Amino acid sequence: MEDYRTIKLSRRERQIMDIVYQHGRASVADVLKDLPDPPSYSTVRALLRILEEKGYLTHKKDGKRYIYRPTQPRQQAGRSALKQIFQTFFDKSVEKTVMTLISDADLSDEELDRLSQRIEQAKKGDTSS
Amino acid sequence: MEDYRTIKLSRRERQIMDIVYQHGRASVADVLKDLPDPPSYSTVRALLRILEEKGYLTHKKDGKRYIYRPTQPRQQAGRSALKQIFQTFFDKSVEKTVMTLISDADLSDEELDRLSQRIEQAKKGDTSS
DNA sequence: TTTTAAATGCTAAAATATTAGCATATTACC
DNA sequence: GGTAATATGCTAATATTTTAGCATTTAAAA
Repeated sequence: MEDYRTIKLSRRERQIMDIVYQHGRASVADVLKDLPDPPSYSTVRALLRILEEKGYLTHKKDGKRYIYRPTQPRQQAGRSALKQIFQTFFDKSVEKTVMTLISDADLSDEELDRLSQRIEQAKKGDTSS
Repeated sequence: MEDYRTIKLSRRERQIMDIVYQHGRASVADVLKDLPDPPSYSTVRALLRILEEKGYLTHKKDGKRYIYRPTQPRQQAGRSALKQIFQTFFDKSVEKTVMTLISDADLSDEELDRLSQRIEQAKKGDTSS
């Protein structure tokens, strides 16, 4: 599936999808609470319904209210989104992307160590896991 | 500056900004060529003009045509965009984000080595550069 | 210099997105 | 069961986005 963040969706739809992904699953109220320049409850419901019609979300009932979840798994959606960013801003360079991420995150030495170890383990010949 | 990809901009505007960032600078024709479901030349010009009015782009003349460039530096825009992705899909975990990036990129052992080394160098105590 | 090709300036129509309101249903509480 | 609170279903108005056309300018070519 292609990256919903860059193609198909309108501004509000995209904002809502991001919120649902961030939460994992979300009620109308959850979405409304996190939306910038929040519109009415009605509006949010309309958008959630549209996103469901378009196939990006599903809902189930929880008591009397709907809980929405993305149809595409988070990991998969994240992968597409990340790929898009890395192509657009980082010349498809993993190194540039990773270094930017690290420079913002202010990781501890321990975390950095752990990360570099995991990268070492990703090497093709590595069978130590 | 906040991330243009999630907030302010409409679908087409965002698509265009991405294209301009990918190219560094771009003419109307460049943008048109890369737009999905390409509209007319006229349409692209209108959108570029709007983006300039909103302050996201500037242009200069090159011969008789305009060349557009982002006002916000690429590095900075990329940083915001990346941060957004990493918050939305990866629980603000640098490790998760990096591992996803790596698993898609199919790097050589040499590239992985180099990457882990650069991460080591990012450690606080490191003065070896 | 004249002509031609290819660009921009400006405007407005058409399509889509965004919004909220009123009616109805469902659950919780007394 | 009756009532209140809180959901959803559906519809339509409004705002914004997206689109392209025609007039004009600019640079290149003949």
